[in-house]
Amino acid sequence: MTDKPHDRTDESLIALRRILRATELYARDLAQAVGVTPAQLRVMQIVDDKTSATPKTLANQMRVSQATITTLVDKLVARGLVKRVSSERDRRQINILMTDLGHNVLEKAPDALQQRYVRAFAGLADWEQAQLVSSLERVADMLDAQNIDASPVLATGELGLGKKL
Amino acid sequence: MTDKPHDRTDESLIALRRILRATELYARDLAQAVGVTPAQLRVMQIVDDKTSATPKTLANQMRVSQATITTLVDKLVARGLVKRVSSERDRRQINILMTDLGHNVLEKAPDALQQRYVRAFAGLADWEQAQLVSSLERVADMLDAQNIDASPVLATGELGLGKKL
DNA sequence: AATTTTAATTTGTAATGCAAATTACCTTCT
DNA sequence: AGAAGGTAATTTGCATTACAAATTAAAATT
Repeated sequence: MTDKPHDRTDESLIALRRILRATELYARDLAQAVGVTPAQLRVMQIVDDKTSATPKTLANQMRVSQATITTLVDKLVARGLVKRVSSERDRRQINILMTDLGHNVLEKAPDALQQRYVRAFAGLADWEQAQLVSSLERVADMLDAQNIDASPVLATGELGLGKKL
Repeated sequence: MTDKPHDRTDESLIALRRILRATELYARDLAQAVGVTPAQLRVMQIVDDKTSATPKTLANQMRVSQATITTLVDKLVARGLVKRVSSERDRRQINILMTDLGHNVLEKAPDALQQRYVRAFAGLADWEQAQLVSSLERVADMLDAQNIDASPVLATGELGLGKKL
């Protein structure tokens, strides 16, 4: 690799930055559409995806402290979107579940991020899709290779993937 | 996951999430290594990159409000890392400049993300690099085409990559 | 000169996050 | 069994990041 001022490394970093920023903006729009904050939405998405989750689990998946989860869940509970249910097997644990209201609210969320992305993605030729996936995965591997501590799930919240495509 | 064949859209979204998460974590580590917060580091990087920047410019580039920039700059000024200099041409404007101390501190920053990424990138074959760049740019186009100009002030800024490109 | 616009700041508020202490409940070890 | 230690969640106190709205000061426009 030469050290030319504008080599491919730079280009790829620029593209990455654009992707990240756009993704952040979408996440924010999406959360706003649902009427919660982005972090709260992540909690809801994970809980919904697994039908139940403990604060501990959420903290691990979102990579924040349990204390942070407590406050996020507090907000959601106060708004009736999720509920806390003590575990029977281990009374130290609390299961967080969606309420009906929470479900409705989440259902109505238009999945803005995915909609837009998915639509564009679907418009690509098969080989382009394949190439894209492989490139993205390669980048992801490159970036988080050293960092994975048992990365249980995706931090920003695995937005109901595999649902309505 | 379920009955649905793990379709490529899902895979690509998952990879995007991994990239986003890894990048966030790196930005955090990097900022900590420098001894400032991530947002403060972003300000320093932009200022350093352009040798000078106004709060307005910074707000636009980081996509946060000017008020937010004010507080970030306040912190940096308080620590002697940057300084404010009134513009001669337009006295409403304030130019933010690096101090010598700020420069030193930033120089020592190992820009961990870039280092790691660049190293991996450099190890790829030429055709792989080309493919990667083209795929990333395609994704970036897909994601930010509709968004960027439409919403000038929406949300939290990008992540703190941002050395000289 | 008067009005409007622009740049930055101030003020007040909210969300997100952590560390440390606390409470309540398992586990383990003797 | 009972003491000691560990784990899950919460509470408390604090920092950071962020915005909206009001404010100050300095152009730019009319």
